[in-house]
Amino acid sequence: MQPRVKNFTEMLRSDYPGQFCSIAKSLEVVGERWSLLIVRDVLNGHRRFSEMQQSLGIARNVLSSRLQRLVDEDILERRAYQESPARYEYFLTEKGLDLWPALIALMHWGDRYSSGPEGPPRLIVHKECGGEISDRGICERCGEVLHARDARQVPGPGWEAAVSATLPVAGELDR
Amino acid sequence: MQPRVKNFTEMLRSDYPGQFCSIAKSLEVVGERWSLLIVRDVLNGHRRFSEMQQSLGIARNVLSSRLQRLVDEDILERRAYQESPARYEYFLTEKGLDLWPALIALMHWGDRYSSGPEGPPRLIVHKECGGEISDRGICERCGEVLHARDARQVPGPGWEAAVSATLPVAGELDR
DNA sequence: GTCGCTCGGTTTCGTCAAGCAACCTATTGC
DNA sequence: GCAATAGGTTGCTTGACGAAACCGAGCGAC
Repeated sequence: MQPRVKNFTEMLRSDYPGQFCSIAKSLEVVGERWSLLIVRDVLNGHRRFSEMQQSLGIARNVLSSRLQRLVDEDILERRAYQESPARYEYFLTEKGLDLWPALIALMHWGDRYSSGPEGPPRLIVHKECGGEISDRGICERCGEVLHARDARQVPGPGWEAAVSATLPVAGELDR
Repeated sequence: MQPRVKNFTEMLRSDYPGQFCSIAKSLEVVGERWSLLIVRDVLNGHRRFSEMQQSLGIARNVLSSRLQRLVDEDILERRAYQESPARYEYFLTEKGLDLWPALIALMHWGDRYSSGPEGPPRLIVHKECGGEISDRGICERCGEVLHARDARQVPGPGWEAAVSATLPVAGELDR
């Protein structure tokens, strides 16, 4: 008597059945392991499969399936930058860029509670005026409410405490 | 020839080894499935094990281990509200309350991209002036930058489209 | 007093997805 | 011909998730 459940198709997936809350809806899409880090990586200018794989240390099959999912959900867009052999780059859509405030909030939370005595490893600054950005994505110098394209990442005071790895210094967002 | 990895203690867990980014740090703590929804539930006034279990539809063992983890991480605090038999309630610590901006950002993202034609199922309003709250956690009426305690949840226009379940109408945050 | 119920879990067991490694295809460089 | 690179896919192992059963202290009804 094994069949305890009838429809496996809708069980045990990444969804949160019965939740009619937009947080749950969001997490169904970007709440899987690695998903938000992939979005962050693309924001930081990592656009290619192997770049992300190296930067994240994620298994290739998992990266592949996450990218597929993010493209299906219209968070990333896959574009060929050459043919034969086909090679691709991934870009954030508007929907993907709109995740920026959530990422900023999570980053500040991590900065506050998990970064070492040296301070945060990375800072986000306003491209225009160079001011630092608050947990709400607001420029602390000029007060503007910013969006993904208005910001740029720079190494923070805690940067030296890590590194050795492969990450570029300051990823610009081109799209 | 099984031992492909040496130290399982630090492999395959909920961490993201090699990432020196505060987003990764945050996700190590609250990125597990259900964790953020539990925090949201406590924010909404669900404080007891069985309340959360019913509201979330989560397996009891998983809820148990998540609560344990969140208490260990100092995001929740467990307090006995009676002895023999010991019964507990969970409250958010300051660290837990500080997750509010991230939750608000995720909620707005879900509202924008996943809610039905009726509109979002829930709204967050400023307790003092009743104004709606933006994706940055700023009151759209009075312009104040808010924190968890300043806000209150009310049913939104898309509320009717769901329900039937057990959730209370508007959870106040007491702590 | 014992039957059943509630609360807050823990235990058991089965399934599924994450992780690793090997393989594949097509092209370029030497 | 041989190796390297890019972007995956396939196969296998292991650990996390989910459902249901169990537990144990108290309480109310009979």
